[in-house]
Amino acid sequence: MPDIQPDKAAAAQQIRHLQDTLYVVNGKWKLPILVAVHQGNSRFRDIQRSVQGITTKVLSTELKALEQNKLVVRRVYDTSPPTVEYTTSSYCDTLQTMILEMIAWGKNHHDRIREE
Amino acid sequence: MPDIQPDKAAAAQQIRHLQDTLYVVNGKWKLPILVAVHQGNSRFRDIQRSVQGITTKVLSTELKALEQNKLVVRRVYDTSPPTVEYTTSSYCDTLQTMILEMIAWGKNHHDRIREE
DNA sequence: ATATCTGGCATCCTTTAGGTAACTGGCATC
DNA sequence: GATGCCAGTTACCTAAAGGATGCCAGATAT
Repeated sequence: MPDIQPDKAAAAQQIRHLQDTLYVVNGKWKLPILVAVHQGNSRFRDIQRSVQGITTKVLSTELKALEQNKLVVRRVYDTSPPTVEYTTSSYCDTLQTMILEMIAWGKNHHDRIREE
Repeated sequence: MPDIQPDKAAAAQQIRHLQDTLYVVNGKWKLPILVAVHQGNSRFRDIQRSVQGITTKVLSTELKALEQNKLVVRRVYDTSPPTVEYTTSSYCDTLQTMILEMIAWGKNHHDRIREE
């Protein structure tokens, strides 16, 4: 009779890993922003226009959080007025398949709801 | 000069699909609960024990939302006291690959953070 | 000259998510 | 006969997320 049940421990681990992911990409906006930037919208206002309904305040806050988590890179160019560019990091690419799955499921779900 | 730029429209669609998904599985708890139930925890208290830190109130609320979105099924058996069982629906299975990707990324991310 | 663009920041406010604690009512256990 | 288990509910409260509005300063476009 082992003290540790390996399957239970593994199950608990899975949930913890999932929660780690959710901790990084929580909220309504972070993933949509990531996608918008990845699509090539590098300027603050372009991102705002791509992510419908987001305010500058929220966008600003979220971009900072994403930068801290090394998912986006912010570059400021010494023009006048300064040009600011956001790009996704190479680390952000590791989220690709996950995000694509989320997009695919959303499409599927939307179609399913429409049928009812 | 076409009025509609198909790539732009497609890009906007992707973001909308992603937001549809987020709308269904928002918050800290829904996905962890789904995983716990999928792992075979069918009883209310078992689920609560599996999803560390969740309160009965939150679990109760989230289960109702998941039931409404047809991701979990709630069955009551006419015993005394009544037995209640939660299971994931077949529709919930369509989330599988997405969730597995999220778990995988969380594990990878966790390892990466630890290395720093 | 006036309007509009840029990348935000500051302030105020509302909404929602989530947490705390207490309680229920039958049944089984000590 | 007191305690504990089950599956929750209720009321109350806090913290965080998110939204509304106004503003800045330098530049470009009309």
